Amino acid sequence: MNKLWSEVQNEFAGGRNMAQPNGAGELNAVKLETDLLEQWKQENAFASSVQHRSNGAPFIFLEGPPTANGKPGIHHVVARTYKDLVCRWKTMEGFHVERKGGWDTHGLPVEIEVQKRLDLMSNEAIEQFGMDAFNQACRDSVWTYEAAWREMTERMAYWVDLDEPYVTLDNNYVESCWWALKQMFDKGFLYRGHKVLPYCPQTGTSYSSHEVALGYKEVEEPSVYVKFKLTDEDASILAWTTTPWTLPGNVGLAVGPDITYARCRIKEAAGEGWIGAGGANVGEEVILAKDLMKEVLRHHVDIIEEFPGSHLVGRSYEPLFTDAVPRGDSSTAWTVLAADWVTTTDGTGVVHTAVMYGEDDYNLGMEAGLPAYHTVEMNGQFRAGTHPELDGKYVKDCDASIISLLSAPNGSNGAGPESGLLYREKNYSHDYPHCWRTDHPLLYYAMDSWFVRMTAVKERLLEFNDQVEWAPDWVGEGRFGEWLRNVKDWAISRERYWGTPLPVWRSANGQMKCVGSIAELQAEVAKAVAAGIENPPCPDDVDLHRPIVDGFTLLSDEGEPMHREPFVMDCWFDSGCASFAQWHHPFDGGERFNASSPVDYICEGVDQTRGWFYTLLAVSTTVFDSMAYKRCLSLGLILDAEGKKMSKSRGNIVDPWDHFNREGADATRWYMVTAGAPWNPMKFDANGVRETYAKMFLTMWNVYKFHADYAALDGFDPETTTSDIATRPELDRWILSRLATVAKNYHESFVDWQFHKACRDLEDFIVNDVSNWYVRRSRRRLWDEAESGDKLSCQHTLHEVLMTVCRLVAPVSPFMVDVIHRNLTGRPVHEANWPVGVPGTLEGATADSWDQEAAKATAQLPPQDLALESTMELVRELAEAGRRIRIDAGRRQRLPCAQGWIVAGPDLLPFHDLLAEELNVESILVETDLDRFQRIELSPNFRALAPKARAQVNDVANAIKNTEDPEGMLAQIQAGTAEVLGVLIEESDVEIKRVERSGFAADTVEMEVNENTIQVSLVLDMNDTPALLSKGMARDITRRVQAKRKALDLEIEATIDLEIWLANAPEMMAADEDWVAHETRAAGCVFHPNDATPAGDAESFDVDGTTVSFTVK
RNA sequence: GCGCGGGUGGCUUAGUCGGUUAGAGCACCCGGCUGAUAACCGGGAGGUCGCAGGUUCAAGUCCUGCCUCGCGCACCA
Repeated sequence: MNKLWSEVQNEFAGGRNMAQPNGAGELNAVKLETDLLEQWKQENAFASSVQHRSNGAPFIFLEGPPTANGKPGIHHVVARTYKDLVCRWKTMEGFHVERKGGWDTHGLPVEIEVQKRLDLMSNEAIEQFGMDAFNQACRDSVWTYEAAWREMTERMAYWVDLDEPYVTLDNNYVESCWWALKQMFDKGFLYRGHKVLPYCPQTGTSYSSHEVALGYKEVEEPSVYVKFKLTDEDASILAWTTTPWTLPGNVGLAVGPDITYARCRIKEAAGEGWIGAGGANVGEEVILAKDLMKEVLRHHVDIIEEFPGSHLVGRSYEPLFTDAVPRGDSSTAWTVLAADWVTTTDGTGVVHTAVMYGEDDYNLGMEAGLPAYHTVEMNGQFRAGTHPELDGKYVKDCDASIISLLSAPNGSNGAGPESGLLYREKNYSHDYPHCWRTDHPLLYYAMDSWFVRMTAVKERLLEFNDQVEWAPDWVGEGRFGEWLRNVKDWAISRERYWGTPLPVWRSANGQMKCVGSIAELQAEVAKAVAAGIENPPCPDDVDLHRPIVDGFTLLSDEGEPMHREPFVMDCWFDSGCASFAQWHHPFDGGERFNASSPVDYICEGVDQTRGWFYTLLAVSTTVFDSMAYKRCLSLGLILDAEGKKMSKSRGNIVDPWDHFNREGADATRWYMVTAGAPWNPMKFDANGVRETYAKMFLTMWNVYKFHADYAALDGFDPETTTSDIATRPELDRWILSRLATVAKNYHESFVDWQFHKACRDLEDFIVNDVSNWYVRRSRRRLWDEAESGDKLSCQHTLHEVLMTVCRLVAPVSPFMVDVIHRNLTGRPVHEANWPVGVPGTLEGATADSWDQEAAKATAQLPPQDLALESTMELVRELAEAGRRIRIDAGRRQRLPCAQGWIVAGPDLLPFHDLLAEELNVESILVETDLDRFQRIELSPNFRALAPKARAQVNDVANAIKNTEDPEGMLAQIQAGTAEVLGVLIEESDVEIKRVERSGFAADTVEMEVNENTIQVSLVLDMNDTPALLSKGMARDITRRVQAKRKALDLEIEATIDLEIWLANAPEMMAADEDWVAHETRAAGCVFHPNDATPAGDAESFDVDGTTVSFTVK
């Protein structure tokens, strides 16, 4: 070697030709990454990479805004990896990919957080504290973890602009939301309604269906069968409910008019098996659906009468709680009503109806003219006057009281039958919606609310959804499509404080005005002031939040004062506006949004299907009548190593820094991408990250180090030297062909969203093909100190392979490959061109300037030679076969064989030297007389045989397989005279396999060549000669001495003095002794003959009965 | 309850049109190789392919039912 190792190390700092690689040091992945981050920061690498493509066609990415009031976890890293990798990939392809960051800052999660901190657990408490101060606290709280998010984002190398992000609380952002709402208002999509909605008394607000979907939990609760006593007859109608708290509100019973009901008389007292409260006396009569008698009744009864439900309609019954609901002017209260939605799947076939606490109940009540009266207050407590034992109590705590009231001897109304009004209680388990923030059960509750008429645009939603490229496709067709087909009007108002205020003002007589901008607000305020209505000032920068906006009183066209509807918006509405509100559209002039709509790519967790994926589409459909995004990657859930969902409450959230600080972000990202398809749930296994680091990144680094160290030693410069690929050795042409094949497949997998497959294959290529074969086989080529064409070939090849690999890896794991790429080429990898693609075929490539850009961005891959690839595969299999043969024969690896025979197969002449070395044989011979080492086996081809042999196929197959004389049978087959069990066997019915004859040290490998399977055998000569024994001994001695050198931590160049004693050894040839000296860099090397006594400090080892002792000095 | 996606050695996973020996990696054991790395190579042990039926000459693969996990929908009295 022409330079000492230490000299190379010292060269790192010195200036030199940009393209001439430096040597590589030991790998410290974490330091490599953090140093590079610093360098990126200084170079402004992200902005530069975007700017670099400013002439390219735009590829529009939209960031789904996270909330920064929670700590980021590993699942956020996953989503950000997939966002980042697509953006980086598209950038390398030549697209101009801007990435604006965003923050979601409004809404319930923020409020709850602040409420907990300030101990303001009710709306009253908040108002007492002051809405102003409360909202300020929210505004501050939003940024609690912003630094943590920023650090995580930077450390994982998610390139997104966090310096000018969109923020949903910004006035500009809110103003755009107002504008959007006004578009809906003007189109008649926005309306005020009174509906039964899932309502949380703790947070004091109702929820939209997508929020409710977040909180279903299975609960077991008491359900009750209640007797409703008819007024004109001594009989009761049985009804069932799972929500006893709604019973005081009962004002009607619904029956199916066509359902058959039965009137039954209790025949005898209930048996011992009766559990729980309630009951009935002998002789008492109850009415219920005939089909449900078995399920419901626990007494023996006589059926007295059967009739359809219509016969019951109009009958009146006694209220359960006499004073709970005032009758008002209702004539239908406490009567039986007909409803076609009543079923007999459970319950009694009679539905207890409490107008205000069920959607069907409410609609029926409105239709039938039942009194619409709340027995429950907004805080979830029974209203005063409901019942002395219930008034002022939280309804969910009253199940037991209500049950005992009903089952009391006189019933809850004090007038019931002796046995009470309760027939039976039964625990019932079902999924029930709970508040996604506080975990309390939601109450279905009739209230005023604002809605977006999504049902009016259902068809458009479905049409737009059809045009979205979903990954995986079944999310779009299935889950999301199903959601859209069942679309409900979007309840967008919240009885809350911290959010985008609903910009609608309303007068006492119901006239309404929707304000769509600050300017409009100012104009309206001015108008009101002019009419004498007092108003606070409304400057250009008026804060578009509560309570400021609540302060404005506007003027209706009729001259009445209008007050703002006291709601804020569902915070999902905010993020649904992101595609335009991020640009302050349309107040910015509209260009930015028009140029970036619809969005090319979004990516979030699958849990956003009902969330962001939906609200984006909902808003763009109602506001623009257009689709929102063209491609949507929906990511699977992240589970912990046990397969449990990661959640704060479970405490099983993985901290990304555990891995950033150990294996680095490269390995973390690569692991996440290779762990499975992006849309499948991922079990995050810390061990897997480590494995990825050890396999993928250490290997890649060592390949690079191998190249860079010698390139630096030799002053290799890829730009000033050339090496025609056509003239390079097979090994080089092989790895380059593999590179081309792998790169093309990689790209195709990317296009198909199969990132996991792409990366698994690439990793396999780097580890197996590049490191374990190409580099291993090339090591000696670079040891050669003299300049040579062969060495140059190898260096160019390594250079090309590494450069392309860097570019392929870069979008997924951007650190190490940037360091490598820079050292190899002087250029950052993130401004390099994607190595795969065809000019002009990239989507968006319409403008001329773009075509040129695309063409430039399309690098050339080396030529593919598939025949060479398959030949090399065979060579590698033969090398492995050789090792197997030796182990079977008990011949140690370092003892050479005189010769090896290759039997059959393609010409491997160019690889004979390589094989001789791998197999440790003196020479490789090609055996053309196949029968010398091989015999034939026949195996049945079921596909061909089955149609002919039918049921006998197994017998025929066995006969073929087990024939005593396969050669003879083959001859018959070929002659057309082979018949087994009456079936004529043709050549296509069998597969002819050649395997090694027994009695040889041999093995046979199989492989596919041009759709045919061929068998190639390898035979090794196991005979020993004195020359072979001597050579083998020299090899073993050398290996031991080298190990000793390594143990002594000697410099590679250092020379040693070597003494060797042999006992019971073969005679050593002088040439072999010289070889030992040369290989071990022994200046002095003494071989003591057999039986000399070794020095006292000599180490010894045994090999095949020989004892070798040696000293290294 | 309905729908979607899973269930393959201890763990992670591949498995094409159904074709007879279910393939890798990690971990484990034995051996080899190495101035090549946490590497590499060979071998071994480890599998009722969730269960039960069915179709078929042949089922991990197709059909039916069930169990189980995850997700979603509907949950309403």
